[in-house]
Amino acid sequence: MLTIWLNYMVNNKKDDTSQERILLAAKKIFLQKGMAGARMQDIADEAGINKALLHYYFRNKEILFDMIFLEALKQFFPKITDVVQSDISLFEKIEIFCREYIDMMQQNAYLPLFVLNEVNKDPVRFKEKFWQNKNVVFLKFVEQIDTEVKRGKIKSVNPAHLFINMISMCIFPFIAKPIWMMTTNVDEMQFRYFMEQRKTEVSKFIIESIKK
Amino acid sequence: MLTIWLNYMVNNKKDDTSQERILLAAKKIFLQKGMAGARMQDIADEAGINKALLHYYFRNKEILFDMIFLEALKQFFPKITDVVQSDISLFEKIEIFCREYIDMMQQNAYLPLFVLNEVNKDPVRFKEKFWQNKNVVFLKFVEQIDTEVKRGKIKSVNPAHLFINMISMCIFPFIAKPIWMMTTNVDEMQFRYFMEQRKTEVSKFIIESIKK
DNA sequence: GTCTATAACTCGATAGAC
DNA sequence: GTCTATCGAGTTATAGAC
Repeated sequence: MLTIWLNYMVNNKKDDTSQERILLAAKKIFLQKGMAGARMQDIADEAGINKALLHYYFRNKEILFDMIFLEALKQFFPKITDVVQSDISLFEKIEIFCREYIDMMQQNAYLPLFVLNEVNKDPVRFKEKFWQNKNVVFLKFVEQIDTEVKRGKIKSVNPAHLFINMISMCIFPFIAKPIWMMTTNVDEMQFRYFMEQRKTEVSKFIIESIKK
Repeated sequence: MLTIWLNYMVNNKKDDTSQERILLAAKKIFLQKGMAGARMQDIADEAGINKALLHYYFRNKEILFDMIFLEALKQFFPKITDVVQSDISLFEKIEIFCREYIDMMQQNAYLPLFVLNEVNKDPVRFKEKFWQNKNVVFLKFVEQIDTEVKRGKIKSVNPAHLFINMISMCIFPFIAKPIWMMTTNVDEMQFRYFMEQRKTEVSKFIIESIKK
């Protein structure tokens, strides 16, 4: 009787079908070990099933990987079109972008390194298989900065450098997380707090540099 | 006769012994594919020899990898003690650091992603095997910033954030190189020029933000 | 859908001739 | 020192029972 009730409670949760459990497990393993380092056995173990069932749902490793990678890409290139195209000031846009982007990555600290690493390992495959118009957001933002410079609202800066400065300061600390933690002798909690601070520190730093 | 002369010219170059060719090949392959993704066959092919000879010089993959990784670490954590400890102004130190660090990475654009990725995959192994006092430079620099703040030479900034901002802006563009090139539609030459600009742009950006 | 067993294959590593 | 041939561990993927 207890078993039935437990089954009911557990199985009705959306992500407790085998399929969903596999995807969750695959995400965890792939993000940690990458395509080459992850083994199907690891994923099966993590999902609490066996390899055969894994292949039943996803014919091979590549298909499963591509699924996870595509999902990771969507998170890595967020839809910030709303923010960029709204008519709030450039400073506010920078503030919102840094805050929201760091916040998203905090949910998934491994994500940036995972994506950038896999792209690096095989840029051609990436370009052919996954790249489509990811540069739109970038162009809009750069355009925006250019306009503000011409209006004389901010100092004359090179938009491309400003843009990558912003991205760098938001993302890099996650990529360097383990080394940074060793270097500064901090634990998970303290790192989390450090990144919490950066949600405002980064935009303050940028605005201080470009304001007139 | 010609053959003898050619052999003489070629073999006398330090890096044309099999050993040196292997190390060069291993560096190229490991930096691109990482420990898990690289195969001994790839390295042998790249060096123009066969697997057996590879194992003759380096008993196993791990030994070869560690050799390359240690060399990469030395480049990634440069000895900037001289710069930091000299008695030039903080602004000049920042200028020199950014210029020299970007310059070093330009020689080896794959290096940062390689190091950070391998550390991430197995932080414990890294800490036990390779980590020794890499944090000294960091502490010196932070100390320095703190002093300048107290002297009232620069705005009151958090040294840790300032430090990682600087590192981020120097290193990240190399890590994101393939994606950045696709996004902005530039080729190798143009990327090189972009990074050339950054040798001065980054420090200017920082100083603009912290100067009083 | 889920399992056990195993085929098929990749890759690091070694044996042994030259 | 350098090569060919091959072994053996580890992994992906499939066959087939339930």
